[in-house]
Amino acid sequence: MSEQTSLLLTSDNPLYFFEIAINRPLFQSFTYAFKKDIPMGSRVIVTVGNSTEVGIVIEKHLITPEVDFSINPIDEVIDDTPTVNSEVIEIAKWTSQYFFQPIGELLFTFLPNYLKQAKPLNSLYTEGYLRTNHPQTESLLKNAKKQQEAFNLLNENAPTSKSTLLAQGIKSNTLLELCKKGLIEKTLIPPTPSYTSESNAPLKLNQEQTNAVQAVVEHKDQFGCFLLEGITGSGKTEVYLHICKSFLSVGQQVLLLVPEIGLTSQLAERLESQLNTPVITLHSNLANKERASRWLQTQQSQPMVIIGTRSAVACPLPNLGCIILDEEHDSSFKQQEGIRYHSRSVAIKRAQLRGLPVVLGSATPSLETLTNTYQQRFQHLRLTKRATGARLPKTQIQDASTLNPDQIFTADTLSTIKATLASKQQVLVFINRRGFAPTLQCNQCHWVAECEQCDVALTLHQSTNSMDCHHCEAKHPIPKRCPKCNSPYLSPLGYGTERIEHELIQTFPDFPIIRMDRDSTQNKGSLEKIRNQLLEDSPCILVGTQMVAKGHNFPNLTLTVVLNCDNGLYSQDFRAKETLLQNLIQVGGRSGRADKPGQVIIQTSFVDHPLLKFFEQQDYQGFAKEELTHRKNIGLPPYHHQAAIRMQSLMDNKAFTQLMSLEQALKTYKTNHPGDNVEISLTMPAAIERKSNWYRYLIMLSSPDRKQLHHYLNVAHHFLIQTPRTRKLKWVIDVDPLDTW
DNA sequence: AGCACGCCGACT
DNA sequence: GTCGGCGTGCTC
Repeated sequence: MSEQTSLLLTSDNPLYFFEIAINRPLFQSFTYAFKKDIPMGSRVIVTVGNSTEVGIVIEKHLITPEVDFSINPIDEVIDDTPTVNSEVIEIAKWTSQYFFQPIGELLFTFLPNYLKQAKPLNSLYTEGYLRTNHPQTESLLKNAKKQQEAFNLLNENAPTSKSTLLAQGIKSNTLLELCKKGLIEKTLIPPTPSYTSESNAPLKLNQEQTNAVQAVVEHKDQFGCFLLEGITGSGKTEVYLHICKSFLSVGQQVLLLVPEIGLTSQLAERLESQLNTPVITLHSNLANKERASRWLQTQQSQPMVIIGTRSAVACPLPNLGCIILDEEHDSSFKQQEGIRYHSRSVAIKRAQLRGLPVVLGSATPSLETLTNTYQQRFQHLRLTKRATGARLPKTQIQDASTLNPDQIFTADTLSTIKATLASKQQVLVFINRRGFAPTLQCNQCHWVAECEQCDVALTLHQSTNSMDCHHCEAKHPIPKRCPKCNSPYLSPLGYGTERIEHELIQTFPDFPIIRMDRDSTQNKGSLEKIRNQLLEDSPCILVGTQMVAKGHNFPNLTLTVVLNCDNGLYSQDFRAKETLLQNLIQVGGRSGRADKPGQVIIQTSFVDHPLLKFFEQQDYQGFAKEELTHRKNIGLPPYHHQAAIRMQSLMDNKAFTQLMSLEQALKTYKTNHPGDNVEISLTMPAAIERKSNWYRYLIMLSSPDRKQLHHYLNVAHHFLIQTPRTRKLKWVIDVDPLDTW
């Protein structure tokens, strides 16, 4: 609609007017003028105040805008081709409005860092490429045999550099003529390397998998949401593969979104070797230029598969046919800091706007997604059979309430670990806490080492010999004596990965103990090293946090011991149980692949907790039904939609006072609209009230009616815009919040 | 977010 | 007298 030219004014000096989005926390775009038309999505340089900024054309004016300010000109158009297409702009606008995030900042989070700078795209490449850009040639090239030949050659190939064409006997003049006729053009986008693959053997699918693939493929060019629920080992990846294959075969592109795991390469290799198509992976480990260059390749319309994390949801892909979101329950699809948006919502919206199918895959779907299937908004595709033939893990709950403080494992657990190692198999000890011990306490006066800038205890780290705050960057030396009573008797309280590792070395000196957490995998390649060690299949014990559960696959790992999951059972966060069960099932799925049955032991002080019963029976659906009933009864998501208004200040009362007046304003508004069904909470402190010396508070809004909720958020937003963010006060609206802050 | 403007304290 | 502290407000 807005692709139309915005020719304005009269005669000799036509001017064109545009809305430009810039990378600043502003909720509007700015109006600028230019002497020539500029395509939507182009990068430009504009003067804002006293500085120049990179901006993106997000709208064209069809008539001269009537404004009460003078419109400045655009300084420069950076590239000769647009960076994003209209679809990306539309998605960015929707996301900006739905999540109450500034349009410019939001659009820029979708771009690779390299493109946020004012450097023109051609600085990425030393040489341009030529490609065809016109579908019909017959009439135009009837009498130009050489040109037709050159055109055909280019038409059959990806963008080709001039030197390659000259080497193939094409004359420079011929190309020049074709350019003049507008049949071919120069592009800065390099050709996607095409992979040759001999292993194109068709994959065998079982009936359930076939049905799933078919359901999605039948939805080609129509909007539809699918939940692909498949237990571990049921072959979700094979289904993805076949879906990709099908869309690729009709010349379309597939976007495959994955959580933030460093192991997308396995998936990419698998896709690459089985589909004869370029697979482009976009993740944060790539160097700036490399990432930008790969991202630019997604502007091409040839069939390809893009594997990417969160922000890849908005890469251009002119020929997109299907979106797949793997591990859809994973919270890393929601950006929790800075610009807050949820990739799943964006993916669904994009599919809706374009009319395509979107597939959400998980063994343990989020309760939001499950509810959508119950309410028939999503189609539920189930994979209930383990394609690999492996059995479900044996589960066992061990009572840890009778253990001494210095005992980690129950006698039963210990003997099971011993037996597993003796039969030359591997053991995983899962504890979701890094460091040596979560606290250091004085035996005499019970003083606890706390962070000076946050309301949390410091974690003791043995490897760095320091006490670290896990909420800010603070590191402190370990005191020799209690700073309060001068007692020399300070002891570590509780367990983290380091301490478990330490204890296991004493108990099992003959076996390698491998620790895998954020600290032990900081160096590049260390994760790969750990993986390779595990893949050697010799007996060992892996001690790890959350990160072991994600995407790793160790065939000889047959026993998993889960420690310290009790806080998930009785947490303030209403989603803690859901997340815990998802983690437990995912960790359990790590053990017992292939022909070896797996075993999972959970040590807990609450052996009768109902959640553990659901785990024992591997009954996620049963848990979901019960939990959903509970959530419905007390008005929690997914039945009520939530939004948090968060405010923080460096002075302890500023944010609180300001939020209180917003709370008042909202409640007054509600009193004047008695029919509204929106709940407004009191102004309350965040779960951790002080972090890095910022005092943090929030108001929670909730409503069964999303429209009404958004209406109230608009009211709140108007209020907030008038209270400017200063260096000492920050605020943000968090739609569909996932954390307690 | 940047950046300028503007209004109060300690200094060559 | 003025240099600079940061509180406030604006950016087409």
